[in-house]
Amino acid sequence: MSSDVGGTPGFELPLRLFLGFRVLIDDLHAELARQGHPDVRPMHGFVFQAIGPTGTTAAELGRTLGVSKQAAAKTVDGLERLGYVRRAADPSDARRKTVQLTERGVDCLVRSARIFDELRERWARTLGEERLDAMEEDLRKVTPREVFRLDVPGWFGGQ
Amino acid sequence: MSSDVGGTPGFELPLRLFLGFRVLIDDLHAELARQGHPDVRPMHGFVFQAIGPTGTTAAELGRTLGVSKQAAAKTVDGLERLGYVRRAADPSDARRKTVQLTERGVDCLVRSARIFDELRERWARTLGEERLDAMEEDLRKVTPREVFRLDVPGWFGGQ
DNA sequence: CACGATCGACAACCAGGTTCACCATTTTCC
DNA sequence: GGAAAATGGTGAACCTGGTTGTCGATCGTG
Repeated sequence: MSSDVGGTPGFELPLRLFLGFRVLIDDLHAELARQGHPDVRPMHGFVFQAIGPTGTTAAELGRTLGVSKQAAAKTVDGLERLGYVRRAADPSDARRKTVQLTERGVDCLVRSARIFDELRERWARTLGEERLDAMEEDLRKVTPREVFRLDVPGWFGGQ
Repeated sequence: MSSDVGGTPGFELPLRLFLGFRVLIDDLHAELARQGHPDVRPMHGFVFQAIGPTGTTAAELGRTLGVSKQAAAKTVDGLERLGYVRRAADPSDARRKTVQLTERGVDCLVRSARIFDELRERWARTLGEERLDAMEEDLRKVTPREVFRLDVPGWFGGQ
């Protein structure tokens, strides 16, 4: 029953997409843990990416990620505790506190990039470069161009 | 910045896999809501699939899904409240309570299958049947054969 | 200058996970 | 046959990552 997808051809596709994503993410975090970042969580990568080199604020981060500013603030709290992120007062606007990657945050980000590249390389050896390129190209055709700011914020299971 | 994936080629792949999965799931649930199942959550489909037509127990369900039996029991509680699932005493083993899909649960499952098929059809029209088949075949090559019982239970963010 | 919008924070809540503990049964094994 | 081990269900306490609502402080603009 485990690998029985019920004779429903359409069920295979989302499952494989999910598993593909999951395999990459699991491998990434196994390797990140080995390289000194054992406590980053799967979505932290998205957060790092969304913060970017210039920094941002919790409210802006929430909009970018498609969650409430409170949820974004909580995530930043956790990342701050782990030392990946730093909050600083914005001199030009006393309401804002800019969130910036620390050195450790940047280190994690560049390691992630390198590991992802290696994982893609591994897939390319298995599938062939052309097939992998074709997969990516096709996925681009059926997924939104804008990566963040999707219009279904509570996707992850939120109410 | 939104669609900037940082010049990291490897980052594009997991992102697109995730977005592809997400697009399918979002479309599925939008359509399910339209068809009288507005309150099923993304992972309920996996649960229905794991329960199967013959039914199981909470503990077995937990093993299949890769979560603790308590977590599985909680999910069953919710599904029972929503009327998708029913618990019955097992006459052959006084410890076990078998979990079975109700009529409503079966209805949701068959509708999901039909909708998934339609969504796949839509992708096939966009990409071409061969390209879509190739994508699925390639994904099968890089993902585990066994769909459930993966060895990273707490994937979704659990501790 | 006053009003409306925005930022950050706090509180209460929910969903879905975890672990630990316990009781009732069934199975295993001496 | 009976003691010990394994298994199934349940409850409690806790964590994470979301939600909504409220609030004071600050900024921008009419």
